[in-house]
Amino acid sequence: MKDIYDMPGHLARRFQQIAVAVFQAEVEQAGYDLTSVQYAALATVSLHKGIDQATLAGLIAHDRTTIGGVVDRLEQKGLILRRTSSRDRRARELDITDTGRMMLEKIEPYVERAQQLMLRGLSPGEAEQMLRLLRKAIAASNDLSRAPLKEAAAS
Amino acid sequence: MKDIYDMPGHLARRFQQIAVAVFQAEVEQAGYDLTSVQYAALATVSLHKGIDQATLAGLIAHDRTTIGGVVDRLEQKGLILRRTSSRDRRARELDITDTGRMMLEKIEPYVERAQQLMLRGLSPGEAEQMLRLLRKAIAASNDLSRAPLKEAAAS
DNA sequence: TACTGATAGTCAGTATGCTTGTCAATTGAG
DNA sequence: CTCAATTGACAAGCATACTGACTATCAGTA
Repeated sequence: MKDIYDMPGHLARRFQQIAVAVFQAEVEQAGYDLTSVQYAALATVSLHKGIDQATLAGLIAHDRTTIGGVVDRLEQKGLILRRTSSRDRRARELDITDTGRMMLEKIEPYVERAQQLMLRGLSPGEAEQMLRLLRKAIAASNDLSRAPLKEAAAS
Repeated sequence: MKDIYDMPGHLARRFQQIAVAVFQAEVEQAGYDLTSVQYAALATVSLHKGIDQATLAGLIAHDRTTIGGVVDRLEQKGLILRRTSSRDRRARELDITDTGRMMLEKIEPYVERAQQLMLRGLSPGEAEQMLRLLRKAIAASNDLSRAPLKEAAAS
């Protein structure tokens, strides 16, 4: 019986668990209430005006259904606007509000700090190395995920 | 604004997402229905006879409450037994059943394959390197997690 | 133009993963 | 020994993450 602690799957879960906790703690310390998923969604919406939910989901490699809920909460907090697209009435166009933009700016340094904190056990060289390998592993197995990353079509 | 795709937190989530999907697919292909968390719990129970839930949670670095639900499902599937401890009537002693042990054995090669599959983009040397760095990063930030790993007391 | 297939979003359902709060049992300080 | 603090488990609640099914809409075609 192989040891659980040596399995990549277990290490992946542990590292992600730490990443989420660190993110949450930093953002909370900044006096805000935003999860890492909500942050990723908000930041992506701010870079793509009028993006629809399905495209957003693809860009941050999330399930359509999950994003529905995330967008609900962001809308409820007044951080984004959601309206039916005029070109495609099935789709919802998303846009960041001024409140959302302001929050993104204020929160940014804390997000930065969280990213460094979760790598505090590694030297800069090691951190760089690990991120490179993670990116490589992810790219090679992107299609194995249930919600693979989908590059945005040239708009 | 820093790119989301370069953030360790984002990479951590993506890799974990892939790991879970690969695990699920392999186990399903084996004709079983067991999540990665359930597997970790079951394997750990099989190695620690009569372990209580809190210790189990600590060993696989999970929240106590989460493990309660996981144990519920394992019990419902007939894979483990749960009974009140005679030494500490607050605690529940867990033990694997014959069905559970058999399932663990049958499932093992598929779990192995899943672990390799999620690293398919890396050379053996790179994989080794990434796992080493992950372990190092996790060890250094274990206490930042909400559910840190707790070594079992010498029993 | 009517039909077909694909797509956007939602709903219902399952399983984590965490928080807070509660209860009962245990333990340790005095 | 007694009382307070701690601990194991559970309940309720929120936020991911996914599956499968369903509706509305759209786009291409016969």
